[in-house]
Amino acid sequence: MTKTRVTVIDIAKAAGVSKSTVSLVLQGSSLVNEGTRAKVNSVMRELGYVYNRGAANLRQAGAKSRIVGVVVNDLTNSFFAELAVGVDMVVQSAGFVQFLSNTSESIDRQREVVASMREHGISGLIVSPARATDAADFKPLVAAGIPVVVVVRNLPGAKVSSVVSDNQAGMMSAVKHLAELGHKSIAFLGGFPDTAVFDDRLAGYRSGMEAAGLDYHQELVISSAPSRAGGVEAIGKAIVLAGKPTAAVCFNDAVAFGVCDGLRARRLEPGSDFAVVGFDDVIEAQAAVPALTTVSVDPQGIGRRGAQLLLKQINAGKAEAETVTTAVRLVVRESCGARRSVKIETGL
Amino acid sequence: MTKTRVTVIDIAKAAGVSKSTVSLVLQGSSLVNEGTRAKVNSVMRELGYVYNRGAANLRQAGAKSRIVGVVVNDLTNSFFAELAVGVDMVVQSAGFVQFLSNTSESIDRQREVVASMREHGISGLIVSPARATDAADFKPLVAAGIPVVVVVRNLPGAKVSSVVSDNQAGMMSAVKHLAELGHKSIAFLGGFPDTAVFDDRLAGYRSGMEAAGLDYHQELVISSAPSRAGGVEAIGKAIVLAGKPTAAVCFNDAVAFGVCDGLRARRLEPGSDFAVVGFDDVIEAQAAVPALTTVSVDPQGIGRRGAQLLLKQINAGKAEAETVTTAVRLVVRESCGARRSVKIETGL
DNA sequence: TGACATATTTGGAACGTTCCAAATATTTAA
DNA sequence: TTAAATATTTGGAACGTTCCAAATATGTCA
Repeated sequence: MTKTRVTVIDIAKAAGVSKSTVSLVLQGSSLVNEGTRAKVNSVMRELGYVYNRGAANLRQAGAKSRIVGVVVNDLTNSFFAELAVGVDMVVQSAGFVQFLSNTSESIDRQREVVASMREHGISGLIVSPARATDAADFKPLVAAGIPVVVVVRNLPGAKVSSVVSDNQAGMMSAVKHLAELGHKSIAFLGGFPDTAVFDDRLAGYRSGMEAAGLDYHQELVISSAPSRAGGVEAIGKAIVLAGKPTAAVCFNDAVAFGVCDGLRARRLEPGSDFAVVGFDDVIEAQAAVPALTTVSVDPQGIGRRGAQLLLKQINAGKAEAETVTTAVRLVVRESCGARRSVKIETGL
Repeated sequence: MTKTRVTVIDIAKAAGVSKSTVSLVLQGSSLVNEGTRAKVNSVMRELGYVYNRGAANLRQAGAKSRIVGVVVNDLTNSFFAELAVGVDMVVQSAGFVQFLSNTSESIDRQREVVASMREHGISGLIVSPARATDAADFKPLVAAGIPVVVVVRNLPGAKVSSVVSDNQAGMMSAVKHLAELGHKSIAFLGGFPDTAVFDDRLAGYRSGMEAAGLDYHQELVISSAPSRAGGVEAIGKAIVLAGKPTAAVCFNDAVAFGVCDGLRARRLEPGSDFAVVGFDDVIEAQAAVPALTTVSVDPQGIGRRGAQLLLKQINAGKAEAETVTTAVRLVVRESCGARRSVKIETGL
């Protein structure tokens, strides 16, 4: 129950050296004599010294706080939890600590959280922006020389680095797969058209159709909320179309699940009667019935990539905006009708 | 690209007042004249002032950093992500910010992370300890007057507050349910016996058996890793027992899934041929086939409760150790054989 | 041995805030 | 009009660190 903090001065006094020497030891400087270092270290342990980073940052003109801020839009979505874990991996091995916050898609909350992180002097920020985030929101940060890396959703117009998965290639491979299974009329279901991710995935769909020699029909693109409910809604509209789609690529897995629900409600069995492909490969995709064919993106990988990029910029002291796309791959399971046999995947 | 930071002094100069007045405004003091306040605030906005919490903490003898540290042992487990979200809810509405880190069950990592948080001057800590955490590890924190709340796994011997789910009652209700379905020989499968949670759940099993008028047999308790693989292993041992169990309560849902796998490998159908009950109610439990009967604990609730407790202690300035158990409830689905009809649960 | 180089240590002076005691304005009461 | 009360503002002096320039110790060479 020590009332007062133990400071470098206390250590210095106890070790019979000056505070400057203690500071040198703290920073692992090679200037200090080996014996002195040992002595100081042992005294520090003895007195239970705790480094005061606040004081240090104060002197060091900021920038060196060794905190990386991470802001995600939905922590309950395991996709983002994985992403945070990926960030943590590289960030921690570089001696930084992660400061994770969740915005729950609230722009106001995002503003608060970012402001708070700034007050605490983060060295850099990794953010998966909340929906409808204004690209200008991060201007002050970069103006202050704090590197920002946007992940998952890119922010067109913002002059910051970003790491996004290769949405276009992923959607192309999904369409290609369905075309190879013989489908001619393939719908694109779900998602809000005002997001960059939607644009990318839709573009992938178009190129995929083209590559497969299939016509692109505007009416086969049906947007909806990117949720299970949205999926139900979208398939409801799709099924009555003149174009008679027999398969659908979905904006994400949630939509795909909703599409499956909607099909069953109409006595159609996903997989055999209608092919469904999702996007993201959330954990539930594997366990679902039928197991969902989907485009697997590697959230941990995105996190790691983003963190590397950020650290590079922090170290360089210069934030050169850079864009990285990470590879994705199609995971074929049952919902596309390609195989129906394997019931239980071995649990690793 | 301002090179130098904007400080209170800059604001003071520009607003024609003293730095003390600016400080007063910053703290929302009622001493300052309304007109002056407005003036200062507008100048702050104008110059893009950013509060330097480090400097403030330095003066304020620590304690008031308004950061709450949250340490979890496995962020990829959605249980803990939910918990963190629960903490965030109450913590943020109290004007604190959350500082979340993940230990991945590594004790060393936990030590690092906690040390780092301490350096950054957290006001309090919420921790779900890594396996085999030494109760003494948090002694220095509480000695320094930093409130600590342990969640999910309690730490017997540590003089800190804790919030755990009612493991005992949960397991009792699971056993009771199985007994009511007519099972006489019920096994307890999975989990490492060296953890407090295991002890609690096992105790619940014993009381449940007793309450149902069934005998407790040591051999029906089979421990294993608390994972899917551990479940496979445990059911393998259970099935050949003299006691011929016809049902099992499992340490957690992961074990329960493994038990289902193991049963199927022996051409036994979980639910009809052998009843299985899990614990935790992870998201997959509902979507699994058969849907898992399990004891639902509310991770967000635990998070919220823990945060409330912590804030109370922070505000009181006094860390009275207190233990809270949160209620759990049995969710009956298919894997216990109680009902087999409903195939698709409506997706909310 | 002296003169120089090299290795180690060291007192201040910052950094940006809050707190305190005291100064100054303004209002109220007589 | 003045004294007393109240409302507002204000200069330092901290807080615990790092940095700098300079001091001291130690070693080397002739």
